[in-house]
This record gives sequence, C-alpha cells and structure tokens, in this order.
Amino acid sequence: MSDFNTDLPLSARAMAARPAPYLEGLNPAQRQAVEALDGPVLMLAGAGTGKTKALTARIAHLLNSGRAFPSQILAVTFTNKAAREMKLRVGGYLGEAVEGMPWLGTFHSISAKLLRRHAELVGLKSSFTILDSDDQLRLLKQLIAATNIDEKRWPARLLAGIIDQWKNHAWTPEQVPAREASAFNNRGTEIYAAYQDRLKTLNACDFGDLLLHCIRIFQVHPDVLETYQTRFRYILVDEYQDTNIAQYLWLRLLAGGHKNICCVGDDDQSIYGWRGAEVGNILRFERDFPGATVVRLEQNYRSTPHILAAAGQVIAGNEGRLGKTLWTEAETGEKVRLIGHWDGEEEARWIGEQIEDLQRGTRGLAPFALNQMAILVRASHQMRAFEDRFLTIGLPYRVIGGPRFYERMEIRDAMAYFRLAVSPGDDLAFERVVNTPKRGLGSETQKKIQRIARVNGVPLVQGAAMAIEAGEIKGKGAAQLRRLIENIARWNHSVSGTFTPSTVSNDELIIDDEDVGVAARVFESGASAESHIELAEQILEESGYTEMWLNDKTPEAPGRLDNLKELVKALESFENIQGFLEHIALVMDNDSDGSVDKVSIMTLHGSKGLEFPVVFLPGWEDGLFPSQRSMDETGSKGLEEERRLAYVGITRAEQLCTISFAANRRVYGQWQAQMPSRFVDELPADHVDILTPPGLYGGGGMAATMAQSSVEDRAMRADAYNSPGWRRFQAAQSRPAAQPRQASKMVIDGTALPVFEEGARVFHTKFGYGRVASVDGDKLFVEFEKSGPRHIVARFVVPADQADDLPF
DNA sequence: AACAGTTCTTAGGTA
DNA sequence: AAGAACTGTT
Repeated sequence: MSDFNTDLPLSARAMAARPAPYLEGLNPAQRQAVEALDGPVLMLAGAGTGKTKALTARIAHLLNSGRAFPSQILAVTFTNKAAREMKLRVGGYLGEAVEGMPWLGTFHSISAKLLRRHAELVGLKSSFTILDSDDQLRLLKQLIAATNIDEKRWPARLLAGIIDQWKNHAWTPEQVPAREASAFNNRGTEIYAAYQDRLKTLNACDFGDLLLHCIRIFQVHPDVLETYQTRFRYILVDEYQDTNIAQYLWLRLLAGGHKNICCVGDDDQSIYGWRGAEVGNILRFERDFPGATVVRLEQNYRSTPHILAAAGQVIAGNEGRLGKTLWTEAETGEKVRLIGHWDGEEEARWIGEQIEDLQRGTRGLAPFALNQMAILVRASHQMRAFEDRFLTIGLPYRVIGGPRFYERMEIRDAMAYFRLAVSPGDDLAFERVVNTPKRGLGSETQKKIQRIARVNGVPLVQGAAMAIEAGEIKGKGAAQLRRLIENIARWNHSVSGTFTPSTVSNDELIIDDEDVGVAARVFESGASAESHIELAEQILEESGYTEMWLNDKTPEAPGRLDNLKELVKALESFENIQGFLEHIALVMDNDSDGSVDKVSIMTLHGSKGLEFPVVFLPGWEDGLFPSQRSMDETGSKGLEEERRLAYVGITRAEQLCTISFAANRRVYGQWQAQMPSRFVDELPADHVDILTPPGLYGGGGMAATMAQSSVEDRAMRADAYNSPGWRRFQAAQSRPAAQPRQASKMVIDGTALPVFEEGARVFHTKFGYGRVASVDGDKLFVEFEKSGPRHIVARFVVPADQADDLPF
C-alpha cells in the first residue's frame, strides 16, 4: 500500500500557490458543508443548489488542508458521467498537478478494483469476468431448464430480476429470508444458489456480486477491512438517496472506523426505488451516524421562481420528506406552460415548432441553441414520435441514454471474441459466438459439445475439440469448428504477446504496483510485433465476423460496421485488450459528441443531474405518467416516486418549462383515450400559463375548450384545470371527435366503460364468452366457457349482449 | 441447419 | 407497432 510517496509534492505545492480559491463564491450553507471535514456529514442538496460545487470544493479542501492525499479519499458516485465530471472539477481546482484520484468512481468500478485485489478470498481469480445481462440471462435459462420448470410461465427475466433484488438487499442464497421462499415457483433460492456456484466455476460475477463479494471480504477478513478503513480517511458519497442496502452496508463497513463520511443527496430526487434504492438510508442518516452535521442547501441557482414554485407545489404532495424549501434570487421569468394536444403525434409536431421558434428567438426571449433544449419523457417509447417528427422536419436531435454502445449486438459479439482470445475457457463467450457467423453449428451440435465438456469437466472449447476427435461432429460443421478452435488458440497466444506493462494514459486504469503484478501474472510477456489493435482487427477478420456484416443487406449493417470500427478505435487508449475489457464492462457509455448543436431527447431518469434552459415535459397523462405499473406494484409508494420524478423533471428547467399531454395515444398499437395526469392538477395555478395552440384542427378537443374559456377570466381557467372535474370534462369533450378520425379502429373509452358486476356474462375477443366471478377495481376474474378462468382487465371485455358491436 | 412465415409478448427507468 | 419466439418447410 504505497499510496503516500507519490502524492506529497502536490498538496504542498497547491497549498503554497493558492490559499483557498475553492472557498470563493460559496454561500454560507455550502461553505459549512465544505468546512465540516470531520465526522459524519449529511448534505441535503436540493435541485440546482450547487451540490457538485460544494462536493468538489470539499475534496479540494481535504487535499489542500493536508488532511488527506488524493489516494486517501474515497469518492463514490452512481454514474460514470458523474465520476468523470467530479474528476474534471477537482482537477480544475487544484491544477494539473492532480494525478487523479484513484478511488473516485462508481460503486461498481471501485468494487471491481477492490475485488481484483482480493478475489481469491471469495474463491475467484483476479482475472474474473464481469457478466453482462445477456450472459446472465443465458446462464439462468440453462439453470431453469435443468430444474424442470416451465420456462414460459417462469421466464429467466423474472428470475434475473428477483436475484437482482436479493443482491440489492445483500442477501447471499443462504441469507434470503424465509418469506421469499415462494419466489419463482418455490425454486428461487435454490436456483440462486446454483447460479452462484456456476459463476464461481466460470470465474465470473455479475454487477451485484461486485459489491456483495466486497462486503463478504470485509466481513470475513477484518484485517483487509481495516486496511481500507485506514487508507480511506475520508469518504464522500454522491446521490446518497439512491443507495440500496448492499451499498449502504459497503459504506458503513468502510466508514466504520473514523466515520468521516459525507453523504450528499436529496430525498425528493429519489427515483430508483424500483431497482432497490432505499430512501430510508438518507432519512435514517442521523440515527445511523449519531452526532452528524446536517447541512441544507436550499438556495437554487438554476431556475426561475415560477419553475421552483411549480416544482415545490408538486413535491409538497408527498409525505415523509425531510423537507426543504428552495428559493432563488433570480428574476421572475416565464410561467410554466401547460398545453393539451389531440394526440401524441400532434404533441411532437407542436414541440418541434416551438423548438424552431425558440431557436429563431421569438417570444421576446433570446434565441436558444438546440443544445439548450431538452425533451424529457417518462418512457422511452415516447421518444419515437419525436424522432419521427424531427427527422421529417430536419431538426437535429440526439437521444441520450438509449441502448448503450456496449449493449449493442455487434459490440457484444466482438467483445465475446476478445474475451475468448484473452481467456479461451470463457464458456459464455464461446456459446455466444460459436455460430455467429453461421458455421453450421446449430442447437443439436451445441448440445453435444456441452455434454462432452460437462462429462470431462473441461471448458467448451476443449469439449468441442474432443467432440471432433471423437467423431461426434462431422462434415462442414466440424471443419468450421476446428478452424474456430485453432483461431482461438492462436489469438490467445497473440494476446500474451501484445501485453506491455507501462503507465496507462487513461485515468480509469491507473495501474499501481499491485495491479501490474496481477496483470503480469496473468499475461507473461513475450515478443510479438503486433499491437493489440492489429490483433483485434485480426480477430474480427479471421472469425469471419466482419465479413458477416459486409454480406448483410439489412439497412443496419453499415451502422454496425461503423460501430465495430469505433470499438477498435477505442482500443487505442488502452495498452492491452484485457484492460479494455474491464473498462468496457464497467465504464464505457456512449457520450455522443456534445459539440454538435442538437436537441436532447431522454428519459426523466436519464435527466437527473442535468439542466437545460428550455425543457419540454410531454406525456403527462395518467397511466403513462404517473406510470400505471409503478402504481400497481407499490401503490402510494410508487405514486410518490412518480411525483419525485415530476419534481426532477420540472427542476431541470432553467428558464422555460412546458408541460403537455395528449387526449389520445396509441398504446400497444391501439388508440386509447388518455386523461391528463393527476400531477397536472397539482400544479399551482398562479405559476402556470395555459396555452391554446394556434391552428389546432378539429376544434372539438380540450384545447379548443381552453380557448373558449380563455374568456378574460384567468382565475376561472386556472380553477377549471385545477379541479379534478376539469380533466374528466376535458376527457369527455375529446371523445366524440375521436371516433371519426379512427373510424376503423374503435377508440376504447376511458370513462364510459360498463361497470361489471359479479355474475355478469361478458365477451372477450380472444377468450370468448364467460361469467364474471369476482371484481377488483378494473380487474375482473372471469370464468370463460371455453378457455377457463382468467384475470382480465375490464376494458378488454364487453357485456355479452354487446359482443356484436366489437369492431374486431 | 437455415429460412420464411406466423404467433406471442411486450411498452419504466439502469450500473 | 415492433421485436422475440416459435413453427413448419426446404
């Protein structure tokens, strides 16, 4: 643990050169948060209150005051983007002298780093691979198949989700509580245990394991824990409201000694409950860490008063908050704008026009660049309408947080080849690409290979070789398979040759002595003229993978080839392939070029931490936002989380925030009448402008009604939209006009649904006639005459006597 | 084993 | 509506 020697000159120099530039321009609260260095600190930082500024200033202060060297600060974020930004800003405070903070990163990347050092303590080798969700799913499918469970009724996806949640709670298979025993057809824990065994055999772990293994190591080996408790003299955690139980335990163990832990967060922005985040962590902080200093950052530097008021009113509907009141010195500015549209397409059209207007600088506001505008949607499928429209009118846009670069099929395939080159025994990689490109090795052949490998207790490649020798695989397939096996062996040899230990330029991969030691053990250096980049190209070439896409005539093929080129290019910043594999598994996200002027389209979740002068929030309709699923799953808890999402959305806006909803939207390919979101009702009338879109055709919709009611009386309008009755009225208004437009397809009516009572005879398009056995809200339990008893959502059935009226 | 055509499922967010 | 999963045919 040689952290001390290298860093010393830095802080000395920084201290002498600049007294404390990072303290300048901090408000009193921020300053308090920065200067309370010792002991537990909770920084409750509302949206736009200069949280990152305070956090980075705190790091600078720790370094500058001589309390810690860069390597003695553990700073944890959730996203790589946040980690990168913090690095950049800390560097900015202290000048280039900062070599970087080796322990600033995401929970996952830091855990991976720790785990590589101590892998053997949990029965792994330090060269373990990190599974992506594809691998994980494939593995689970195999395990499910081995248990005689019907995979249709119990899909691997579901199990993956369950295991994920268990890991979020830091439960090993033995620790899963008894009340969970019924999970996955009573076999959940059993398969979970089998899965963990399998991972160990494969020398692999999934994302959750990165943390769990670390926790386990800390718990079982107090000496190791103590090493790190001593090393990390100060701990900082960003977005604390998003931590799950495993992360909480991880932190508590590491902070256990000195308790110099500073957690930053905002309970009002906790939006990841669905993936295991525990708001309770932040609500409980003062009990977990007695004597904690609690600092509230409430002065907002981002948004206008109207925007803050709207956000504040909405979030006030939640209970159990720690409570903050944002205030600002900013000028009044524009009110939040609210507008309803006929349908989703029109909403997209209108927003497109607005963006063009704002770009030109109408409305008395200064012109905005496209980069300054964003559309934040609840669900990613909403993005489509905007993409379609913007393509039509030629408006440049960028989708943020779509499928990540490394999640694309071609990248995963290429990565699987690289993984095979690095470790030929990587069975999951082998399975992925044995028959990609097509080598005439179908499922039957693959089963043979698996059987032989299992019987002999060897990896699949070796099993494949044995299968050929034993004459179990013949003909074309055998020849192709033989070539693949030879290729893998040769690539593997080359990989060893291209490894050259030296300083890595990329700061994600700072290699200290220990790391080099590990790497050197894994890769004996040998002479080879090839660079790892040439090797990568060679692998893609010789495997036939590039050729496969060259011969592919689908429109996506060129794009995929481009991606492969990009992948190879990305290798340039690494010294070797295996370092690259680590990076891509954990760190790489596709930050598309921010230099080009484009409108951003992203999900509300993806927008957290960002800000834009102009923000559009479309699709505020009940069922979509708040999402029905969220409310179904966790009831009022879910609704509160949705409300926080609304709060996050509104507070992204600096100057202009526009909320909209549509009366009709296509859901699962079917038109549905929509009701404005209940959050629309929660907006404060005094801070909202209701817009009437010019040229809204038809005139029967709710927008037209708003126009008519625009009759001089603002209060009346406000009152109108602010009452629950208003939205019913509007929904009702829009309906008659909806039918003719979609003459062939019936618009399923939101409010005029027949109310079903027990015993009623009903008809369903697919299941035929049946009798309602019980009613639970809009869910019916129907005993169908032909297809037996089923749970059905009421809107899918009609009274039996109306069966003829169905248009399908 | 590969392909084409068909049916079924899916449409919350993510490291 | 779109993609995945499945079926039957060559």
